[in-house]
Amino acid sequence: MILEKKKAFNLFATSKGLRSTRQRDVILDIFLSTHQHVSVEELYLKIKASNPGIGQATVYRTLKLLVDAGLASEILLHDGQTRYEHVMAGEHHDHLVCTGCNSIIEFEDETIEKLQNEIAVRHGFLIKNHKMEIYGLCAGCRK
Amino acid sequence: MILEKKKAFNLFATSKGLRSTRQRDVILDIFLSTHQHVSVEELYLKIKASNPGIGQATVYRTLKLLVDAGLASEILLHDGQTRYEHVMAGEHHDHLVCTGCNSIIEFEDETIEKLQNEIAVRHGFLIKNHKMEIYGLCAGCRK
DNA sequence: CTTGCTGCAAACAGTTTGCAGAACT
DNA sequence: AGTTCTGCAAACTGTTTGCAGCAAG
Repeated sequence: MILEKKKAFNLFATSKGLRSTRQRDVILDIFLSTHQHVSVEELYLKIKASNPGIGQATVYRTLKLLVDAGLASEILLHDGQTRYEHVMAGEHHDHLVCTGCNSIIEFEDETIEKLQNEIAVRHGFLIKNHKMEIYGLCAGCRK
Repeated sequence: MILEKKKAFNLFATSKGLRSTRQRDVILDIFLSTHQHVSVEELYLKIKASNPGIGQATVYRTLKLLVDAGLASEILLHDGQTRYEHVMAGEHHDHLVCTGCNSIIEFEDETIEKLQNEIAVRHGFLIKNHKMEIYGLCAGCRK
């Protein structure tokens, strides 16, 4: 599955006339190895640990490429940092965000997806994607 | 209804020992007179037009107060600016965001709310609030 | 009078950009 | 060789903060 994504990226790169560079390989690799919802900062530190020479700018630039390639997408939580999550083909995961410990629980609910589609149809709207975040306290933080 | 909100803010202010100032009145007034989803910039310009002396910092600070008072809430779209929307008591409105023309359609769906609660319960999660945004093309932009 | 609030400008944090050199094709 | 990509640092943008003066209680 990681391999598939690398292939997907190479296809995308070739189709766009982009070059394949060591940096992009490394960044994609490490991005794919992270948990969901990495911030650029987190990712950059992780990358620097094993590959010192790589600059933040390249990380930013490459993440945008990954978004264009459909392998990542931005999520904006309320902590002032842009985070990137993995895009699984055809899968929507939504988030329970704990404001106590900042942990993120993912969930999926088919019925909600269906309702979203109905709403979209009712408004003549063509859905591309969606974000749903529920804020509150997780079991651990409710005490 | 605007009056109710002003009262609500005064109550909040008193209960917190905050002072009532001309600036806060003006900012609340103008915020209440705007459409949903104002960015700070937009609001600030509108305020400056009728009340030159007021500084951005005060607008920022006051908006945070409005959030604390439960009269406004932040929304993060993908345009790099924090926007504030009106909070109607007990009402959750979610958004269909058109990536073509940037218009925002609001909707409410009780069944989705219910499902969210079920999901929260299933994870031992205590909901404080939630945000749902569906991105895509509105009827006009689909052509 | 006391304390909180304001405006200003400077400080900040995250992100973007210009450019000279390095590296892919 | 010709271009694209990279790293660096400087530039930007949106937001926050320190502080001296102002104003509400």
